[in-house]
Amino acid sequence: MGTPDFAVPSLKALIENGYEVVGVFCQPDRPKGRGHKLAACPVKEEALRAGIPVFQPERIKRAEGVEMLRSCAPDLCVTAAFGQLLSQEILDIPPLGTINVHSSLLPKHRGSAPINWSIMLGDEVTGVTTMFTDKGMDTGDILLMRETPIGPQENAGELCDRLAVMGAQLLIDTLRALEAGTLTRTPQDHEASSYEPMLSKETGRIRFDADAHAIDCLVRGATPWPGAFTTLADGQTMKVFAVRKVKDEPTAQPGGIVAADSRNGLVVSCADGDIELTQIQMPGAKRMNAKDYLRGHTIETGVCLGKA
RNA sequence: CGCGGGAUGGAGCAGUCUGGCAGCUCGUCGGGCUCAUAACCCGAAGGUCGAAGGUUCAAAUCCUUCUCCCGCAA
Repeated sequence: MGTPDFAVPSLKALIENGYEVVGVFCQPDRPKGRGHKLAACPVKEEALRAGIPVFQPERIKRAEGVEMLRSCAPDLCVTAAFGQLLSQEILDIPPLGTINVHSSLLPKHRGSAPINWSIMLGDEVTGVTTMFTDKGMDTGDILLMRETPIGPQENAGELCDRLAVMGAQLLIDTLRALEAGTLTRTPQDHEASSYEPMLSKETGRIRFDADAHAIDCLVRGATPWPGAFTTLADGQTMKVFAVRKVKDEPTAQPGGIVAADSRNGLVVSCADGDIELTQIQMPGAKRMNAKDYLRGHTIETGVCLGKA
């Protein structure tokens, strides 16, 4: 059970390591993209390629979904970013239980967007965890865990790609240990847990009264989705994909534009200095270096970002 | 048929409405100035105006079709 890109390496790993995948569950196709076309999620595409039956119940907890799962008669369920909570009734179906691949070091960063939040909150280390799923939100017993440092320039998309591969390997290790009878389960320290909500567009709004490091973390954690952004004086939304601190003392008010030309780039003040917004995107335009944008456009200096 | 923007020298854009010399800022190359420079001055190269068809004396510009890119919304 899984839906987005993160789950694809795990599915592939199961297939390549000889596990019999009797069925794949993912979210129903949603209208996507510019047309209004229904688009299959990455997991569905991979499953179809491999010739595995695909099930897309609107709510797996409902009778219809439960029946679908029963009909597969799985020995074990594996989940990775499925996108739906499982009921006890669902969890009771596979005799060996349900194993989840989660992209954080549990019990930190429970919830649906651990990769983004780990970067946005400034973590220097993250990782993947396998766990037995229970009824709570990422509260089940921990099986295996693997750490990895977060690169100082790494954004959420890049980290997601890495963790997806690590998670797939950890999943296989977990299954091998399960087969060998060497798998141990460790209850989570619920006192030490943290939970963050789903991401929304607003999550990516840049606050220039924060310090440069916090803004950098927000930008990297929100890239490529939901995207960090601010607003220009005329109300236009400007997405920001990368920033760089260029000065340790703020020149202007937080959000004040210090420079905006193709030589100096787009420089804005924040709480503890000036930062250059190096990679931006304007509505209707593509993502580009701020200096490139400024060759053909002007942004008024002196005004503040994020006030419109 | 969800709404909308776009494709023009290497980069970013104007020009399209109202058809009439291919422009701007920057970069590149050459020269000059300077103790020096990312500054300044002079000069040069570099374009099938996304593709195809149509209208016209004449199309980047008007009409038709197509391809690709992107914002919103989901």
